[in-house]
Amino acid sequence: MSGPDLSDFRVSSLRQACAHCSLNQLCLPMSLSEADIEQLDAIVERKRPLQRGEHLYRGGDDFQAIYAVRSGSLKTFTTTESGEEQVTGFHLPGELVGLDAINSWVHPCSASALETTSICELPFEQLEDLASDIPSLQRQLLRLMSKEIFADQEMLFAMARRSAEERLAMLLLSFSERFGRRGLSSTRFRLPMARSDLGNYLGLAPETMSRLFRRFQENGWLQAEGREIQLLDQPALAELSGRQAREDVDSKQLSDGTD
Amino acid sequence: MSGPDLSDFRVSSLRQACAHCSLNQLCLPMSLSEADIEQLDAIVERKRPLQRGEHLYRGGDDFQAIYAVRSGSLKTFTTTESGEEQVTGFHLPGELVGLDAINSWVHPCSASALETTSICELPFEQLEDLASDIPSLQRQLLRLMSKEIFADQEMLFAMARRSAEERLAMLLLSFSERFGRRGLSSTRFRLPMARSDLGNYLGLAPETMSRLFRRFQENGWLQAEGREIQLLDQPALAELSGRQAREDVDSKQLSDGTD
DNA sequence: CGCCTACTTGAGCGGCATCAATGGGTGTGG
DNA sequence: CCACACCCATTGATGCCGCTCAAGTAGGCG
Repeated sequence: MSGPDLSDFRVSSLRQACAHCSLNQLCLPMSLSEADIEQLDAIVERKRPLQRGEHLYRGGDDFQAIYAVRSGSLKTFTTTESGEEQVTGFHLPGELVGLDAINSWVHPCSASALETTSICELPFEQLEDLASDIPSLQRQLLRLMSKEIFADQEMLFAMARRSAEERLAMLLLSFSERFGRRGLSSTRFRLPMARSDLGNYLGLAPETMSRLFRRFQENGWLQAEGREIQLLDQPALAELSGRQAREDVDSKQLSDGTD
Repeated sequence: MSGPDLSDFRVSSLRQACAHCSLNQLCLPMSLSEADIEQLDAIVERKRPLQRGEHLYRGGDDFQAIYAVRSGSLKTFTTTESGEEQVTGFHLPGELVGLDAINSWVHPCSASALETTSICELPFEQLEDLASDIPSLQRQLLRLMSKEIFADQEMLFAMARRSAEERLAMLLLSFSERFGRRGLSSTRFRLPMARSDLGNYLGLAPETMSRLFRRFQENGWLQAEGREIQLLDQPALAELSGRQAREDVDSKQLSDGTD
């Protein structure tokens, strides 16, 4: 690939059609027919990549569109009057952001790039119109929102009942799974965010994060060098996180269709 | 008096049309035309009321429909393998439940009645079809889901950063507002759930709830007799909760001593 | 009346925040 | 090239909030 040339983005978007996007089975086009994907393509705007720290939108901005991460990563966060920041989520390629703004037509939180990040913009009113025409798109949109509700509730549970160790284990496995689904290694990855962001998201102090990582390494569960993470004992982490480890925990096949 | 006759419910549903429901401006019909409301009515099934403790659905059940509370109240909760319960929400008249099941077509949590509770059932596939035909219904559905995402994120923030006192203040004000919107008193109401449910939802032990209520009363913020609550100082609660109280806040004549 | 569940109150402790200090990495300017 | 600033990560010391354990009280219902 040649260097980024801003004037080329509209042209190149012809090639970056959803149909050819490696993420289309993770993203909104999932389970759409080719013809439908073309229609979706027509409303997608592919924007100039964001640099690390740049904002996609800020809390209080008018809501115009929802966004899909194409490459890189985002964090979303709210800021209180007193200036404290609460990270509400990390968003990897194939994931949508901005869904929380549909209700009020104002973004209740900010989104900023954790690294150089490409974004697909989906103007919401056009997306609504299209969803009326394409039942499977409407369904997919509802599914993704439902998924987010479910994920938030799992997170709530974690914050209410889980220890710091358990929360970190959950988060690591979440990243592991999300990297894995994209075909990357699920045991070796580079976290795009600072320890303090991770801690903030989990409701923990950065110092606590540091101690947790040390303890996890002492226990032989992972190897960490800065943001470079290698998971060494996923079953141990899975047990900590309260989830079932794959088939290791079998013996009791509760309701066989787990996930 | 005519006792409850189950065979009557279909008949009586003719009179319980959304168009005449006092909640229709809080619920799914909000901003629908009369004709559209009629169409919605046609798919709504009004079921036999649930008794206290009865389940509307259980975690693991197949997802068929989403539900609106018509009267009474529900709690939704997850249960872990080890039997611990996590309350994920309380649902008052006009509010929807079951949205978290759309993604997987399985209810990830259970819903049970906190008191005698009437429910409107909205078969999801029919609702989807209808939403394709009625753009404002689609929009309303997306809005309600978006609202839930936002609410969950606020809750996450509370769990991550707020003290027990602040969380309780938030919850009390949330109930206050939700009662108020239905035309009931926003300062005097009866909580339909046990302290332990409240505490569970907030990530706090029942003992802590007890101590909090005592402290709130000592501070003159409220009067509580069991589940009967009277809010005496909403501005103080609002300040605690981190929200802006109306315009009283800057001239804070409210705090006279305790800190 | 006894049982059960919900709620209250007290005593003690532990997990995690906070405060403080240090070291490493990276960008910037002399 | 080094000096400096700044951010991020780490580590130790200390303290507090809210959990846990334990006991007692009150209300609902057979």
